[in-house]
Amino acid sequence: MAAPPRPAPSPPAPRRLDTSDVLQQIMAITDQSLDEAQARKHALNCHRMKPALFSVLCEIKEKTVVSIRGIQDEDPPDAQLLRLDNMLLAEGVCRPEKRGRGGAVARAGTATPGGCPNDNSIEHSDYRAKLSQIRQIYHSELEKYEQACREFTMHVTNLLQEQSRMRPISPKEIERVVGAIHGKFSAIQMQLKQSTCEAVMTLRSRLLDARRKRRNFSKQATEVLNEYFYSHLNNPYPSEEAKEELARKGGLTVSQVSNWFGNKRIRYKKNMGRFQEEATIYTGKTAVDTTEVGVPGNHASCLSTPSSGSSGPFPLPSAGDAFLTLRTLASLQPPPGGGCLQSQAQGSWQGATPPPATASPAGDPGSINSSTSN
DNA sequence: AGCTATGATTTATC
DNA sequence: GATAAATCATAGCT
Repeated sequence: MAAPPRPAPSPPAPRRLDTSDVLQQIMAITDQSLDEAQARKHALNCHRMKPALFSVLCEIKEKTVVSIRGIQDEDPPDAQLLRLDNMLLAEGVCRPEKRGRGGAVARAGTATPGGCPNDNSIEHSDYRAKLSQIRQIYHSELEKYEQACREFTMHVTNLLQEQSRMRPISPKEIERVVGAIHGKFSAIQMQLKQSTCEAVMTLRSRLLDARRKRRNFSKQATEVLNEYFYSHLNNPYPSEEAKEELARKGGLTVSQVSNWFGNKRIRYKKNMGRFQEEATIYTGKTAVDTTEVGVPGNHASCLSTPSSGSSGPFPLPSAGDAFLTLRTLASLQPPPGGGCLQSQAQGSWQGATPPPATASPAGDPGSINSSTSN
């Protein structure tokens, strides 16, 4: 009750009434057809009082703008965004050239080009595949956001320009609004970047967990390695080049080759008996095809020869214990017929004295005449 | 499930 | 930094 019907025009109407009135009008407006609105706009535009009104608005605006300006001038450097950018760059998720804005790129100089972190252990094809999947999603999402941002900006700009015919809107203001829009969109982008980073981190940690997962080498790889090992039994320390060659042939990494030789030496030494059969196989093989993976200067040396067994610098083929005897003998006295320095050589590596590292086996004492072997 | 073989990692040594 | 030796962790076989 209460609400008396609106009285005459002039006297100030009660506030409550005013609001509901305005609401009513708004509702009415929403009901209006577009054409109608357009027509009204046009009418307003052509109103004779318009220019005068406009200039008043401009004046008012002039004053308010000053007060607004003070507030809006800060420019957050946004360290976090920078961090994310750098990380994505380092992980190879974003390519340097692609960065449009933000100087993030500049200091990412150290990032590995492929994005793949250092070691060969990590360059897993699986990892790469998943990473590129992430990259793809990231870029397509980013592109989508950018597109949306462009569209929205354009829309708002048009709108403001359109409105500027009715009310004073300075280019500066438009610029500010556009800036605000970009700000919002970059917040969204930041989220995207963040989740991308998380995805990469998860991927990496999974990969590291899987590091210990062992997969047996392929038959071919094992063969290549064994061939070398048994054909250099007197000095099974491949040089760096030889390791690389072996790695290439076996489809392994150099560190895998190193691991393999480390394991092989120690296990062979610990239990030669167990390797007899294997030794026979490979020495027999290598005796025939002296293919040699080895270093240039390196001769398959003694190894190839012993096939026959006996001379065997080592435990080679047959007799397991015979080997021991041989070895003992060798250490006690110079071998007859100069045949076997080799044994000595072996003794040395088996005796746990690491050879002077890379020194190519070429120098192996055994080789001297070994070849003579028989 | 238990066992062995084997690739990878860690630690100590030179 | 390369290696020996010990150890870990899993593949693959029974």
